[in-house]
Amino acid sequence: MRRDVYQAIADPTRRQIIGMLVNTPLNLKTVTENFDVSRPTISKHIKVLTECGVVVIKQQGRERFCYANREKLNEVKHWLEQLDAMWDNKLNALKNFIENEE
Amino acid sequence: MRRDVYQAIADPTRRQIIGMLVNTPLNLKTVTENFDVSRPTISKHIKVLTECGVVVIKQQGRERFCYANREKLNEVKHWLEQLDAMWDNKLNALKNFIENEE
DNA sequence: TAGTTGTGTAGCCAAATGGCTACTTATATA
DNA sequence: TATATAAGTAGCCATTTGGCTACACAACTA
Repeated sequence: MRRDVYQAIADPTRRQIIGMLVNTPLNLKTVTENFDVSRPTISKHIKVLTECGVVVIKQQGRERFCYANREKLNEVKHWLEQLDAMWDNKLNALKNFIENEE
Repeated sequence: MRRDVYQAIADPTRRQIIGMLVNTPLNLKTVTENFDVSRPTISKHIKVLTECGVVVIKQQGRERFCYANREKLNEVKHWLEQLDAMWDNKLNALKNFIENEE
């Protein structure tokens, strides 16, 4: 199955998890307490997030603390920036064309 | 079913379609020619993209031209920017804390 | 008018997704 | 040491997804 950042952030629960982890690292228990779904389900979501590197886990005793990984989300940011650049290029070309017409 | 920008860009084919349409509007036929999948499948992808507003369609005779909608993608951008802001706040708080310790 | 072309849609399929319960295991704690 | 807690995992389920073929139809074109 596909395991990339885009697919990871496609699910609203996972986006919320990421948002929580940006503020502070949390163990699975605490993450689960913030949602209405079962712990195994959150566990699965975390797995998706770790498998694509958006979340990193640090074991501490029996607890596993989840950290959000800023770098991985930049992949999405870069894609959006590339699109923006293409858009701007197109607009500039149009602008130049119009200016040369004058 | 969920129909939002995040879900729309989760599929690599759809991301490619968006990339193509940023350069120039295309009809379904032409979009299809750039991929190895059948036309109905591309048709479905376009449907997903239009249903969440990432792509807009203009009928011209029997052809339907697809335009990428920059605005809709900004939703993703804004989410990423919010995360970045949270991250930066956290780092600044840490920096201030350390400086006050000196 | 007849054929060609661009597109929608129905109906099918296999695989992925998101959810659950039940069970296991390892680590803390009383 | 016995109990409580944090977490993984197996196995099940319904729904969604991404793909296909086959058919229908409106709009160009010869």
